[in-house]
Amino acid sequence: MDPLTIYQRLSEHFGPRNWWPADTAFEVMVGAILTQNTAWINVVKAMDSLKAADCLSAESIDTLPQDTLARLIRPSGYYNMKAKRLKAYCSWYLQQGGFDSINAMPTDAMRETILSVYGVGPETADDIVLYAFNRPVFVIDSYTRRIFSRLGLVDGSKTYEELRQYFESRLPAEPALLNEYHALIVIHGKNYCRKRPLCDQCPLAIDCGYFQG
DNA sequence: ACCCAGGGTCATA
DNA sequence: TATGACCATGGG
Repeated sequence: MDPLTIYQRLSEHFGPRNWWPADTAFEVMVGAILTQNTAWINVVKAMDSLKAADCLSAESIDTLPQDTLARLIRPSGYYNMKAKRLKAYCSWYLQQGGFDSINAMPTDAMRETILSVYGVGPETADDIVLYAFNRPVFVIDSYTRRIFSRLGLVDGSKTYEELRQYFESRLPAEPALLNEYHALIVIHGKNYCRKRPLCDQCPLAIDCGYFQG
């Protein structure tokens, strides 16, 4: 079974996912950092808090004291660390000249530059490259490792880059498809890999091994 | 009460 | 290169 077939199976089962859940490209970037190892419901609370304080902009976050920012994003967890990361990202973002300047870069250069920002690792960088800049990169997350290693298609212990190459070399470089694919992997993980050792209704008909790690 | 979520950095060997 | 400690709230 190849990655494209699995994509089609998930797509038929779940339908369009309309990712990323955000109103603007900048909100995608903030959300990508806030959701690191964190349930999305808590990220929504932190984002609402930022909006209510009228602080959901690169200029505000860059200007705000770290402690003040930390209090605003408290519900998302790791708030001291994430306040530092958000400020590092927004400082970099403004220094680059904002969305249009970054968007003028080729995808590979864009990815490397974003990856060099403090607090942005490979998954967060690819979330931003794909969902904020609509470039064709495949996002690897823990669900991806678990599902595809359980299917026997990859060694889940391989590096992020090795896994990314595996998928990108087997899928069309279409942002719309890669956008949908990652969203489908996440909804599949949420719906079928939690709470049940055996995923009875799983559209992939596999035991994702959730309780085995 | 326990587990973990749409990860990443840093120190250590 | 590869583990391990650490970060921290909130839902199931």
